[in-house]
Amino acid sequence: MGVTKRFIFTDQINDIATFAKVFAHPARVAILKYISEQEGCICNDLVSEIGLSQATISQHLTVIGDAGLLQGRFEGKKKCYCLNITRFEEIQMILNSFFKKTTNNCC
Amino acid sequence: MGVTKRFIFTDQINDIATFAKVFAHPARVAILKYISEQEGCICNDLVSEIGLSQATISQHLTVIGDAGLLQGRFEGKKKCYCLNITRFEEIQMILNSFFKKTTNNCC
DNA sequence: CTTTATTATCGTAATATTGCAATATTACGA
DNA sequence: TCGTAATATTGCAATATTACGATAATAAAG
Repeated sequence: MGVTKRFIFTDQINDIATFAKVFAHPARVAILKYISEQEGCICNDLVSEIGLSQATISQHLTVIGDAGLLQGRFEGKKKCYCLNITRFEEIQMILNSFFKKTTNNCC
Repeated sequence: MGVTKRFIFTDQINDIATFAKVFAHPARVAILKYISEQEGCICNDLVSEIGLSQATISQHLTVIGDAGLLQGRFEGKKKCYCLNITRFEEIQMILNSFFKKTTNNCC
């Protein structure tokens, strides 16, 4: 086994799980936090800042990017990564609407 | 490898990742949603409702419970699970405060 | 006491994730 | 062109997660 049976669940539920997975690793949370805190843009700084290998950081950036949360563009050799704030707020809204609908009805 | 290097990150960041991991599987999202929607309490209903084996559902319940999100008590043979709404709102606040602090500063 | 219903736990197989070294790839500067 | 810097990709090795059958534990019913 080991395969998540996504086909069992509704799109809405699967989406929430997919978005949550982006935040489910501390490196990715740290990356998002760092990107958001910097005045200018970042790139390889994340490697020295966070302390994981360049390959690993790049991999995490891909995961975050696949969720639509990043905008990256090359400026010469360096790539400037920054937050896609529209997408970020969209995801935040979806998660929050789930939170709001979830209440305590028993016990 | 395969081990998340938690010791690299701050407690705050690790906490966010840990909480997010609870929501990072559709079965757990579905369980929380279902528990919240039911008038009374549930138990083995989740198995027939969601369509995963009893062992699997029980495992997911443990994960959700370990995050402090469930209150469960036996009523005879049946165990009534329900949401620990205080804890739920606490986690919601922690996640939201991260979201709020995250903004777009470049590009 | 025996059976049945309900939930938890154990063991295991399959798959996913994490992390890194090595290796591309791409762009700039000398 | 050549070397260097920055990032991406590939190919593992180690560990984690997911799922389920089998089994244990517990309590009610008969």
